[in-house]
Amino acid sequence: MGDATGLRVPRDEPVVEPVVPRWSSHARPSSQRPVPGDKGGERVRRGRGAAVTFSSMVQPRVPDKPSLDGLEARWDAVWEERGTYRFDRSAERADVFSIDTPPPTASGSLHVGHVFSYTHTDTIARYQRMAGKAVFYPMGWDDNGLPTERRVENYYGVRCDPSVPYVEGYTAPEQPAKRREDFDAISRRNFVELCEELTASDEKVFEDLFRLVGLSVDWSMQYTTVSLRTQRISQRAFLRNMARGEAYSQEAPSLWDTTFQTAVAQAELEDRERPGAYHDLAFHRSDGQDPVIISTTRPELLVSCVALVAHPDDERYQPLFGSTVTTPVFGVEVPVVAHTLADPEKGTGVAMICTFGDTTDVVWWRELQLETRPVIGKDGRFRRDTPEWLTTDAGRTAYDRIAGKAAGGAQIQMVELLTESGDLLGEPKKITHPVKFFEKGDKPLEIVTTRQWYIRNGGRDEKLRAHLVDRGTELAWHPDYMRHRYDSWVEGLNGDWLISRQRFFGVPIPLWYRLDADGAPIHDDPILPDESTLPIDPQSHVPPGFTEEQRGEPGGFAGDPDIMDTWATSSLTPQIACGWEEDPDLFARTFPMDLRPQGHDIIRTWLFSTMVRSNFEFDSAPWRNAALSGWILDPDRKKMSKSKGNVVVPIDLLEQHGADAVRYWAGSARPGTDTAFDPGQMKIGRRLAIKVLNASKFALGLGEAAPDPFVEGDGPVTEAIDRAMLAELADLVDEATAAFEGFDYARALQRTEAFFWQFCDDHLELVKGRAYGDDPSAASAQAALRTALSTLLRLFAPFLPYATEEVWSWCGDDAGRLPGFESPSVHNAPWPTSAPLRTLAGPAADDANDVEEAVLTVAAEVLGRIRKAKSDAKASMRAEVALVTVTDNPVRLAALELAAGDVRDAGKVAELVLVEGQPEAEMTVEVTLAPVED
RNA sequence: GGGCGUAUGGCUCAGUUGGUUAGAGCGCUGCCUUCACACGGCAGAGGUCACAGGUUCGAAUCCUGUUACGCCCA
Repeated sequence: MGDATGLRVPRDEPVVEPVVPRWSSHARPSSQRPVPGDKGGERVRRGRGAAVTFSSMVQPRVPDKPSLDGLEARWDAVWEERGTYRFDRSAERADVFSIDTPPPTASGSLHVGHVFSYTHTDTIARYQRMAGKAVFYPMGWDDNGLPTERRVENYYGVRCDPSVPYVEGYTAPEQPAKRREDFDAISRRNFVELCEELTASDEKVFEDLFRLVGLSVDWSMQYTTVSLRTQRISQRAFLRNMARGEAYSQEAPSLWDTTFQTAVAQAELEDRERPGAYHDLAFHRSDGQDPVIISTTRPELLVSCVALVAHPDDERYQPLFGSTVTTPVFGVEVPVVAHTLADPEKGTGVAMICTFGDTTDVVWWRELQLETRPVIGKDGRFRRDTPEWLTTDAGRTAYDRIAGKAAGGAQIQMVELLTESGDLLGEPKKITHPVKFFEKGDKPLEIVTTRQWYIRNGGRDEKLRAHLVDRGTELAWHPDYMRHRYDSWVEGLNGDWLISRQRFFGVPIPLWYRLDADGAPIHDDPILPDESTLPIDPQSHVPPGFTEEQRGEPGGFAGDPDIMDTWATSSLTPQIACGWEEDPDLFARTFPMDLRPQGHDIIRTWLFSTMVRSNFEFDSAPWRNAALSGWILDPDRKKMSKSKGNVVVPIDLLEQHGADAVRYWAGSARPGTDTAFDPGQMKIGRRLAIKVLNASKFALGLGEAAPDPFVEGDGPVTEAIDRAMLAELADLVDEATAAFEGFDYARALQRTEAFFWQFCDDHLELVKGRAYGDDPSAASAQAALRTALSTLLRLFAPFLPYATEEVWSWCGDDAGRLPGFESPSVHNAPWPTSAPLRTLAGPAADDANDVEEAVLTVAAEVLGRIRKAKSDAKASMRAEVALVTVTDNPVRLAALELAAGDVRDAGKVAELVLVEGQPEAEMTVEVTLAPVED
């Protein structure tokens, strides 16, 4: 291929190789994966009474002063070296979780919104990996198309002019010119080379940032949307669409951006409020009766008027239907017609139809079979020659004044002409109204008749439209209400999908046309390349049976000059990522994909177009789940965008707060919800990550070595309060798991975090004194703490991958690891399950046992009262307490009694007295502080 | 114009099928330099759950309507 395409890509993405993770903690199928308590036959079994025998030879290595600083660089390197996130492509489809990662536009800059939404996906990926799935999580870069062209133009100060010859070793101007008109005009090939140069460096910057964020992407699987492999897939898919009649070309009015000189699709439109004015124009009736008055915001288009239209039920105009009127100034006779799209409330209720002023004109023109009188060309200017339908001298003279003008200039002239003729009634009435723009453009769109390629999307076919709506119901939407956006978009389509673009950097339309004797292309019967020769560039490659000399010659051939729109290729990301027709084995293991994560703003473009392609090619939806992320809003609740100047650069955030903290902020946002940018939330995340380090240091630093809680028979967790904590932990595990199964990462995080703080404030404080000892009650505390730690680290791992991995690394090395921390990486450790925890918790987990269930709650309550008493007395929490008297009902007193020692230790209480009170009465706690000795 | 979402202490948000006295963090106030943690801990103040009706023994939660904001579609 090489240079011949003119679209060289210096690097194709590496072929995906079967890599088995060096540290593979998951035996497949997943039902065989290790769980806490299931140690097989490898571990020594210990029976009753042996719990205090500290058997583990592995000592945790806990740093004196744990810190978050530098964790990112260290662990990113280790994960890469170990292949922690490598996809196990020996996994069967049922054991795979495949993610259709959004390829970010490589030509943009990454902002906090990227970090936000990609983190959401990453938490899901990490959960699924720990839950035993082989996670297929590639990364793509969208470097194809107009956004890249724009960035290259502005970055280097160049513009592409296909007529300019190629310059070997071209270097861009040192200082880009200020004005676009002064940009250096360079050949298509030089331009494409600059595109490749810049995207390559942009993509490296992106990768580094995403690595810093801690995305568990398999970085050995990257793709780009302009690589030769992607071009091959894109062209193949297009040819298949053609073969089945799903793609077709047509000479038709289409939306046209005059700045970029290209057609655009309905999905790329946006309405912008612009000032305008209603001009009332008088059309004269053939029978000499009163003129018909119409209101228009575009009087300059009068010359292209082909009819007047009113609503069929509008009694004012019913007598006129079927008659003709004459246009002012130009004197062209046009019919008055009826159509339901005419709005009786708008203006005078009758409108002029011009070919073409807007998309409604196109509908009227098509449905009423009106004449075509195009006047605006691709450059946005009125045609220079006098239109043939102008037959009066006055009309032809008048046209001379608008010929060659852009819309604005033409309007000024037209208003003068109308004023001169007396057909402009009154002063124009200023209004503000929505005008259609290309979302990336700066000037209003015009409608220009050109030959373009389309892919059917139901916009002109109700059956197909209904079918695609049905496809939407096959997806699980997260959150569910996002499905309405899909439905309303599909139901509102009014034309097929226009995919050809008159641009330079992208996937070429892989076709040639025969030229007739006059050298004009014959579009009805294009010449197709053989699939085996893809990708091709018809501008460079010669079709079968022709020679290069015949290019452009009468009787010869010409290549299709257009490229496909970016979406025409990015609608194939499942095909590209999974290796459609490139790697059938991989494809069978990964497609249809499990998850499409994306922003809710591109449901109408990316999600829908991907659905269309998959529907045609595979007769199925491309994924099972769609997860929609919200936007990042600035503190004023405005969408962050470059034009508003309120963008925050993510690298600064990551350096300031640390990756885990930024991830915590992202993970706190409910799926689909727009979220205010909030550094405060990152500070909380950082505090949480530090707390995880410190609490872990405590839990792991106790005694010589804690016993393995997961042994046959009665384990070492003997104390009721420890069992109660484990029972609550089991509930947490169930909740977090259910939340993740529903893609609600935020809920999983919130619950885990709430438990963790409670755990630190109450349970840790209550058992601290006991845990320092070396008797069976100490062993109970130590075993329970280790179990809780192992569980909590795994629950936090999707959100705080660095802090949790750091702690996990304290728990052993290649030579051996602590029980409960067997996997070398927390990120390959099995997701916790509640059953082993309930087994350890024993009767405390049984709701029928009120006393044991209440132990932790009651003990924490009493400890809280003691703290409050000390706080009220402005005393230290270490202050001695002479006497605590608790009055409560018998059940709660019994519970408290089970934790009496811990409560006394934690509160520095000399004497704890329990008094039975009324069964319905609330707990009272009297605290008498010991006298302070000087 | 049609649709979707949101509305809870100064701020950011939880509140799972209706069920005691509506929770958390930030901020604020006070106290504590404690042997996991001062990049900390403990405690405290602070809310007519947007508004108006309705269903119910009981409503932040369900129903109807209204308002405000945001978004999608036409």
